[in-house]
Amino acid sequence: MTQTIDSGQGRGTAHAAPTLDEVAQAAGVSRSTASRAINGGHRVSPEAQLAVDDAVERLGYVPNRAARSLVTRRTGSVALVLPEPDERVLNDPFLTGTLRGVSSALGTSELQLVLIMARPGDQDGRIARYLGGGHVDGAIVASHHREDGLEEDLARSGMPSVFVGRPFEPENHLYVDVDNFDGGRQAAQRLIDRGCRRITTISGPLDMTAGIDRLDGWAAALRAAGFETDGVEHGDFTMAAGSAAAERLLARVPDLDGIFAASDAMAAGAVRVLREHGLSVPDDVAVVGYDDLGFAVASTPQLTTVTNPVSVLAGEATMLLLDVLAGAEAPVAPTVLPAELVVRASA
Amino acid sequence: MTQTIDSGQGRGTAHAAPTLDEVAQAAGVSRSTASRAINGGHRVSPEAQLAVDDAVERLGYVPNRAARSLVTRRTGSVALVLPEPDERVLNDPFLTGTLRGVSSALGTSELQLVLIMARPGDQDGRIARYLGGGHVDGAIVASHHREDGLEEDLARSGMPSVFVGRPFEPENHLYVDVDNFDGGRQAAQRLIDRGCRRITTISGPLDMTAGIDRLDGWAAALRAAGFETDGVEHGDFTMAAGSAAAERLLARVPDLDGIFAASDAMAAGAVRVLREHGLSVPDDVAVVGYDDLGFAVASTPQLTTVTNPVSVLAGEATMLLLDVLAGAEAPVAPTVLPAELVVRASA
DNA sequence: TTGTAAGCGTTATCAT
DNA sequence: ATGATAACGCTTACAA
Repeated sequence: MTQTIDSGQGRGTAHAAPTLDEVAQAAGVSRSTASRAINGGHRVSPEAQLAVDDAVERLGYVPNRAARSLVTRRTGSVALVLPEPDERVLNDPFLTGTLRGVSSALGTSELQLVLIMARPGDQDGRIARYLGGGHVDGAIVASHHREDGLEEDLARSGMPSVFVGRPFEPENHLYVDVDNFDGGRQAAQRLIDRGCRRITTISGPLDMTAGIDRLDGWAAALRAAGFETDGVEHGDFTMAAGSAAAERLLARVPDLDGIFAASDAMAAGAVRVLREHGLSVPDDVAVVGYDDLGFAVASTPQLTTVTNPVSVLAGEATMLLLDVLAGAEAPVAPTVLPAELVVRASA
Repeated sequence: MTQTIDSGQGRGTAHAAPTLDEVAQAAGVSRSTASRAINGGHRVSPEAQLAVDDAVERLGYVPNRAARSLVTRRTGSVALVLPEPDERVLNDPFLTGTLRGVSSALGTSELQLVLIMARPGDQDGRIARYLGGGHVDGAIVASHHREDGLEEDLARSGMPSVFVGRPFEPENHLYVDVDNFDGGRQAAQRLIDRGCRRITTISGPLDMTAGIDRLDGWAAALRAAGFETDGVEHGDFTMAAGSAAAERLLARVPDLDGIFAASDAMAAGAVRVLREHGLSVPDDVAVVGYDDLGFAVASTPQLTTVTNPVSVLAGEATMLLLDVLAGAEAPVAPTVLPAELVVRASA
């Protein structure tokens, strides 16, 4: 016996948790009455209620979730699903913003948050299987990619769920989103208004609706102004991708004077490359980013960008899920927050 | 009926989940045999095993977790507890690093991660009550502060748990840590070796052992070299706090030529103030930070700092918890990772 | 308003 | 190796 610390694994001093029966006995009522008193207290006399409350307090009773769940068929928890395996798309501020949004929207609801992230050596369908297993009452999906299969899995399982960001089959799912199309449009318009004549873009991944929408918005603004829309290179939202895309852009479109990058990280990467080429920002080339999650003000020059209110979005999604779980009818139209351009130094 | 989208809330098309009884029937065996076959398959004939496996596959059977949990007294999930309510201490890279560490260490273990963050309008003891309620098999605690009461709660509940970072009563708890004392010592030594003669520090919160240890290490190095250790101001790890502390330091110790800040964010805040005072870094004042979680390389000049391997630490903590849950004996001594100074431009 | 009793879907015990 | 059978702790008709 070399064990030096009792971290509880022996459940040594922990008393057996009191059961509802014991509470009922201590309160001098039947188990059913105790149960009713504990769950909202409908059809229970004031004196019985009091006796039960008292017994609960004295015994330190906490309902056994498994037992309750077994009969109610409710688990008391919701999942936050993050299917993105690596750190490319799912960066720090995005993750924390989402987490804080969900967590604070959960508020006092007693619901617990179980986090389902894709894991390194993930066998295919682990997430689907978990979701299908009835371990949670509902799910919030963020950072969704077309090929992660979540839309199909969720639709099939019939589990209540809300997407943060429009899914690819919007008719089949509840979701909240921000107007990424208009965000891309505003970004491009800013460059146009600034006097740029050869405007390019570094788009996000096209297996995410946000990436597609921002690109489409950019293209729409350019077309409306009579500009070419062929200056497009793709990236995965990271700074490295932004640098690489900027190099390709410079090679293909030497006379470019404006870049809309679909993330601030990519914008920062592009700025670095522009400088290495002796180009000044914003004088030679104006740059607009996207997100405003911390990166935009940290870089030099500070980035003109479009806000991406991930935390608010995650909070809205959570509240919607809560409504649905509470039996509310699904809304007729999804919530779509407006895009907001914030002008700083880079454009 | 204005409902337009079936997000599953009616559980419309979802078939009732098949039970163990149905699987047994389909396989032509008893429920007990089916159960054994499913759980590892000891004392089960090859043909029975095959028949059960087949039935499981055909019916798409997934064990009901609540029922299983009720009898095994295991929930199949562990909690990650983050008692820090606001964004001061628990910054983005810290949170994501911890999350990734835990998540990847959970690996293929089938254990689910339930995230317990302090919430805005938290009634006191919500976390303790949850932990005491037997909703999880074990807990990992990160970002622990002295007054959050977690040490007492966890000790009382007897729930297996591991702290990321040494708790205040180390004898009572399992934990993993990095050598913050030596980290502070190395930081100070770097300043001494560089030729600084009046070395100060911006310490972290003293209600966290990490803050205390870094300060103590700094002081020890200074004393060993025969320097004064009175140049101390406190901060809460944020950039704003670093700036404020630097101002106070400058006022109190006008001839300072070295600053050790207990976080990179505070170091960056200090650098900004130093520059505003016309002081150059590192020529007039050398600065060493702490963390190296992204901030250090992003600032100008890049920060000499001490690595804080939060992700590794969280992973180690998780593996230790897994061991304990699997019945392993607690280790005799805690894991303490070595501190590592990384030299860049600021000192 | 209260109590009795019947499950909820598993695992564990114990004969066989 | 297998199969009855008894828990596990709770909610919920239904009866009183």
